Amino acid sequence: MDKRPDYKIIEKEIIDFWEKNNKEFNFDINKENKFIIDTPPPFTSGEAHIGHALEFIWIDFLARYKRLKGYNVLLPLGFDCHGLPTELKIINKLKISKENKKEFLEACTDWTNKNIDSMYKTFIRLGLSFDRNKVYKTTDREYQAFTQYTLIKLYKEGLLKRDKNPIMWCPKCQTAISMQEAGYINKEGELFYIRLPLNNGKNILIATTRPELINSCVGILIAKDKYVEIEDNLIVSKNYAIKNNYNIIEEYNFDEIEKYNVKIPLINREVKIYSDQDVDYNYGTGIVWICTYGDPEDIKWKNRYNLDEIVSIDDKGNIISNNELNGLKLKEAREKLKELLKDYIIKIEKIKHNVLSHTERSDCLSELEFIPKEQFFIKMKDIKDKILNWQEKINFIPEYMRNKLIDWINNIDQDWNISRTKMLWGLPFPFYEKDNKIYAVDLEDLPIDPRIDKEKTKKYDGRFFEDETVDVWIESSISPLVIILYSIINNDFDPKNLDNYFEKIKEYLPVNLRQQGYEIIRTWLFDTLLRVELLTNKIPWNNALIHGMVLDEKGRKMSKSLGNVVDPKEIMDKYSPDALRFWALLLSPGNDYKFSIKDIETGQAFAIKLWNIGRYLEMNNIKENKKEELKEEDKYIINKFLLLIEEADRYVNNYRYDEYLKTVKKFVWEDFANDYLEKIKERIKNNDSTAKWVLYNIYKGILILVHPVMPYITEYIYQQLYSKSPILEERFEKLINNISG
RNA sequence: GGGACCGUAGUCUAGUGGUUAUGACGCUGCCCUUACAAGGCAGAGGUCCGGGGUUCGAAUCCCCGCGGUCCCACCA
Repeated sequence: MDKRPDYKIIEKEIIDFWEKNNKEFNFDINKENKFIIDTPPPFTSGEAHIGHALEFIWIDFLARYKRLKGYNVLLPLGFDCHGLPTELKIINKLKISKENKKEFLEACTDWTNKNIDSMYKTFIRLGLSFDRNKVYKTTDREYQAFTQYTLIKLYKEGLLKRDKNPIMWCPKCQTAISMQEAGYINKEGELFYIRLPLNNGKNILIATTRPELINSCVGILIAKDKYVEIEDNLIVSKNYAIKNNYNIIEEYNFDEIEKYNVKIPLINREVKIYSDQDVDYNYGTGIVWICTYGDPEDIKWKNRYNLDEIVSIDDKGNIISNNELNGLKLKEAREKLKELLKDYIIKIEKIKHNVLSHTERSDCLSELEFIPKEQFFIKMKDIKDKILNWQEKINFIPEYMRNKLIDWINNIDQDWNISRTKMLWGLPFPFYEKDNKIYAVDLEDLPIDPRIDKEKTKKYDGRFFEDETVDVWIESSISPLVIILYSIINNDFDPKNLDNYFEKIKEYLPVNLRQQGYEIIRTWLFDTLLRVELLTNKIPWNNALIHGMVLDEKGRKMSKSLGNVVDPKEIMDKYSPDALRFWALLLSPGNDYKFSIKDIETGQAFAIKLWNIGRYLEMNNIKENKKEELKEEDKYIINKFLLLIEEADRYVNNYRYDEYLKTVKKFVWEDFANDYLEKIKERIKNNDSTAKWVLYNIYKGILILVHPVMPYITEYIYQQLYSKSPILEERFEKLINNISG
């Protein structure tokens, strides 16, 4: 051993070693003592970023530790391949258009595989001990077939349906999205007060932020309350008149107004007035118009009063109408209306309001529209109570993260729209339509891509849904099932056996652990719980371990635009994978985590400390030796070490890897190196075999304890001093027996 | 509007009812002692955000503030 560890050499040698000696990484589903971890499949962007590094180092720590405890661990690595970002790269960077579907999909596949290669290399460098034989891609033949199989299963059980509904539509991405992907953004807006003539010569005053939807106006709603006439024959809520100091000319009860019709200017349509308990009397003028569709309320009211459906927004978010607004963008239409309706607009108020947007994709954030379309849905709206019961069976770490899920479940108000239109780089539906009915394809034809597999589709003589692919969360949200599938099939997959595979998978549920970030509780965690329960009537996992986000040193989110992104590869180049792991494992569950170069440096120093103790053993040629009479100092350190192992185990069981690491480090550095080792130097010089025995065995134990944190240096030193077999073949049980025996 | 989390030494951070409040970095002094100066030894540094309450005892539990982060919510 040289004076300093050379990580360039160690990393390379140990990676080679693990590629040849990874028996301990492999999971055997037929063996007992299973510990199965459901890991997040990273999206194949090409970058394994610091967040991936953090979460996988965490998972790997646990996997290695559990193996040393004698568990048969499944640590899978998967890749989530489909999605819009890849399409955009292909279109914008490679300049390949979507016209030729086959060519486009091939380009997507190439791009994705290239990205996986580079990400895979980073994951290897991090020292991850995933099962090399069970790496999955959501685009694998087996994965696609299984995903389609689960959809067919849901369809046959009546849990998946095709419906025409107003759906959330992202005009920018030109696709439908699910409520899991939508959220509200607070924005500046304009509230238009528009005068609408009644057929009695008076006018009612409505307030709206969406005047451009005028062509879709199909009704007027008022609250069941008092309304008054103010100047210029305007009728508003009494509340509004008082608040704005208008002179009240006459007062009406709501039912006196309800009997009139309203003439919508510009389009000359007469619509009716309805009084409704859900109208907010205190907002605006207490009068609202219904346009199909400006927001979810409109959908409710349209259905309640059986109103017409007049769509005036196309897929690109442009206006459809038979007047001069036709073809305009929404904003242009809004501006133009200021001119066209100038005799009707009483005032325009600047307001801050929440706008429904495509929040799941931070590079989109486009405002959403409601457009009626025929799509596939998974039913979830009516089973909220069930879902709430399901989540109770899962243990959350930390417990308060459960609130995010409960909060979300309570808010479900629509079924899960799983169709994505205009998305080519996705999994197609295994269904076809014939005589207005939906049928599933035969299992033996899975996976099926009706856009390409014309041979397969021929026999069905029906219309496939070639313009739709499934929501990407549909693919990733069966990961707990798929990781077991891959363990069962052993590279020998036959779609005809899907029913058998499925029945077998169920036996292994729930798996031990899901680990993921809190930002995808409402998507990945929720979706997985829903899918797996609907399919199997079992919860997917017993434990959900939730971690926070990685922030920069100042506590800001990392983003390309801020230029504060830390690349794990650079850290590993400059320091070591072990040092990066040291930093990652100082995080406590649930909390956001600042990147800290100081902690990386401390980690590196600790690795060097371990190394130098190893050198001391090597220089003094410390071998197994014979234990004779233990001295006080020997007994003390042995006892302390045995207690440390117990304490460390408690920390792991509570997912407190930070405490584990701090406690172990303190023992190594202070108790063992600074105290014990200094004390026994004389004895070592005098060839005291008991001291050598203690030194030899405790240091070996230290290497084992530190190994889940710093696998490289511990594996390397272990080979130099102890054995050429992988250190993961060691067991805590054996170690304890040896030292205390 | 509702909710969650957080506020501990110069900085970051653990602790969630019980002796001198954890650890890291930084800081001060001494030491190049053949495993290690990316080290060793010794040390300084805290009104645990503020106020009130519960308790024999509060950083920890409760209430009220102040400050921060995040999530959710249909108000046109």
